[in-house]
Amino acid sequence: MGRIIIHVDLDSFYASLEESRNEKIRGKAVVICMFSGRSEDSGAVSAANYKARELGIKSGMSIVNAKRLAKGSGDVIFLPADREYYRTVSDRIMGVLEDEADLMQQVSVDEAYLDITEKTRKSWDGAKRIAEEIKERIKREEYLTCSVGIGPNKLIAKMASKHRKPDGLTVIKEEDIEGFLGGLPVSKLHGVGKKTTDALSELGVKTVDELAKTDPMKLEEAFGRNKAKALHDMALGIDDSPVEGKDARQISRIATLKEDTRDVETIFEKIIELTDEMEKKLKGEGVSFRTVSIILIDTHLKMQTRSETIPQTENVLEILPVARSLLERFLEENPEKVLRRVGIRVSNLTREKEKGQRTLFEF
DNA sequence: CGACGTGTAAC
DNA sequence: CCTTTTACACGTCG
Repeated sequence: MGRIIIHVDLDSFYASLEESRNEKIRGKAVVICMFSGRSEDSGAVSAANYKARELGIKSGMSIVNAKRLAKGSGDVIFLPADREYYRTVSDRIMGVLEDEADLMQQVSVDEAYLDITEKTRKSWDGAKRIAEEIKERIKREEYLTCSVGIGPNKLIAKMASKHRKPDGLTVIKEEDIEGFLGGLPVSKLHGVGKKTTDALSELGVKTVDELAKTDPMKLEEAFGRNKAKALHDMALGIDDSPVEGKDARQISRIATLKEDTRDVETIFEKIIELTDEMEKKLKGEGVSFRTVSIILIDTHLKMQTRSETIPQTENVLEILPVARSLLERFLEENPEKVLRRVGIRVSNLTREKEKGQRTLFEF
């Protein structure tokens, strides 16, 4: 009991990496794009650096929209996302973080939690020194800045890292929690998005301290037992979840079709491509699977899934026939639907071998 | 309870 | 005219 947890968040990671690898665009507004390829600028913004955010450009918006905002603002650099490269650098940085921690949990390509309770012997000054060292190493080795939060659990560490950025360092000790969370709007809580914010608003709850004081029964009626508990705990800054490596639960690939269609062959071709890609990751992870799903997004952007569970296997060749029959069935059952995007997913995963390790047999 | 499909959320 | 990937909770059905 009584942990010290660090959350590290790489600042506008994709955009910063492009600046770091190309001095020509350094200091300019940079927008990283996911081009869908259906027309010149179709697609969405994947990341924007702070210079670009000043123009109102944010991740998630359409590229067309972002270009409109950029118009007349001089040099704004639009680049396609090079995710393989970002992953490579991320892996190096995660190695550094692993080296600085007792336990490390990577949560995404640009984020990780570190448990440093043991190595600091619960010293908050020691924790701050480690955080500063991490920031220096990432700056020296990769020319990148990050925002760091230190707290007694993952929830507080995460919210602390968000508190000041870019290049921030925020320490929230146990006794600071109430003051830190107090007047924040509930939407700032990790896991509280638009729907939950609106539902809480209906109950007259706008801030975290109001949420903390809300009758648990009232929350249960609105959200069900589990989510109500999670919300109430969060409002009090309570989070006992450990920093731990998590095994993958599912692996998926999705893509936008060149044109809207309901032609089986066209759609299935795309599914073959995606399955091919997924195969690499699947083999890299050394997992077997039991469930195969197809993901279908129609012209109105409504997403549906169809899945089938088969006897456990690591043979990727078993994916396609299942996907094909699911797809054919879906099109028969939905004769009016036209598809815009499709995807493939395997889940119910079981780890077959230690990642990156050879089995005894191979020696 | 296991399988399946949807909704919410975060990056 | 709107990307990608993952996680998890919940409702429903047999």
